[in-house]
Amino acid sequence: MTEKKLQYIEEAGMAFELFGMTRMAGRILGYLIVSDKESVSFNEIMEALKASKGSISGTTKQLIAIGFVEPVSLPGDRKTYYRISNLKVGSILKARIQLFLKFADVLDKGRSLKEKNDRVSEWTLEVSSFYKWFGDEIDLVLQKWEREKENIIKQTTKDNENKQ
Amino acid sequence: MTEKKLQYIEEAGMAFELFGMTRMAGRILGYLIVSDKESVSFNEIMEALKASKGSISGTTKQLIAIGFVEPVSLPGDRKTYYRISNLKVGSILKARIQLFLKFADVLDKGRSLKEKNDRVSEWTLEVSSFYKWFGDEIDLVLQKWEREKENIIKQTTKDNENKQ
DNA sequence: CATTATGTTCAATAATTACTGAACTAAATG
DNA sequence: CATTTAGTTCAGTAATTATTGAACATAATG
Repeated sequence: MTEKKLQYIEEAGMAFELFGMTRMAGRILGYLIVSDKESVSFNEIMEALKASKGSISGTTKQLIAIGFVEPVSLPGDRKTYYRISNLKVGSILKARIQLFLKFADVLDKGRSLKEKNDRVSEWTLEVSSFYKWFGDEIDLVLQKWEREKENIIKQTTKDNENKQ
Repeated sequence: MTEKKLQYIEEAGMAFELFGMTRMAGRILGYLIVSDKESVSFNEIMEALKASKGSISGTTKQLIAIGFVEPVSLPGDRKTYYRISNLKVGSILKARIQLFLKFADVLDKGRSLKEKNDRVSEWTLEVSSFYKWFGDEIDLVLQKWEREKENIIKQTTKDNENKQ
């Protein structure tokens, strides 16, 4: 593990905190991303991150639950290995959109409790309608992505090459 | 303030915590939503929520900073009043998308630190390309919303009426 | 079946974050 | 210019959340 990678792992920890994940979860993801192994063992993670067994155990379980990481079992080896899972782009996004639908519900409930129909009612109605509509619209966007992604990724790769 | 509204305010507090906001911020928003006044004073908020001056002061400032609330000044009155601002639906969404772009950057940086070009590199490339693409695509979605919202909101209103 | 390896669980502690309350500033009022 | 009103600031505390570490469970190995 190079110094740069260790530093990256900490950065990833901080960045994932912005997503409401724990720092440790971000560190593990960061480690799995920069590791050049197919999959890594519980112990490798522990040692690389200098964290406790309990912490690694709990956090890998969380990451598996939300689908970012998957456990890998190898024949003739009793250890469990872990790797980044091929989570579909859409599913990360859609999980977040659930929050917006919850937000819309809160706005609707608030509106229903008002005696008056006022500026705020109109606002909550518009915002809530939008997020509900958006929840469906996103499927169209994801379909478009599926159709176009090949070209877009090719272009991104080229852009990256030019940057260097 | 009815019992139902007070209960709603607490619910709103919990719900907004899911968005990474504080419970108090959610409570204030909840209160502003169900209040049938045009705008409410610092003191009314304090009393309604039974919270300290310090807490209301700090939290209203936060809510103003992120654009959910706006202060209102009335002639011949030295108090500041507060109300829900007419925040555009798109701007709430776009603020969230900034987080995804940050996420994409972390994935890109991770990929650049790898020695190998492997399954994980491909995944980080795809996910990161998607979020960057999505950041632009969202503008098209918002344009579509602007064109269609009038009809959609009308429909939502009808749906709500039928529910009752 | 004793020993070792691989994790899990959970109580205790550390770290972080939210909230209070009291002292303070600034502006308006008499 | 003393007093009142409105709100800010910030140190201390409360509450929450993350992490450790040790005891435990389970399964494989000799």
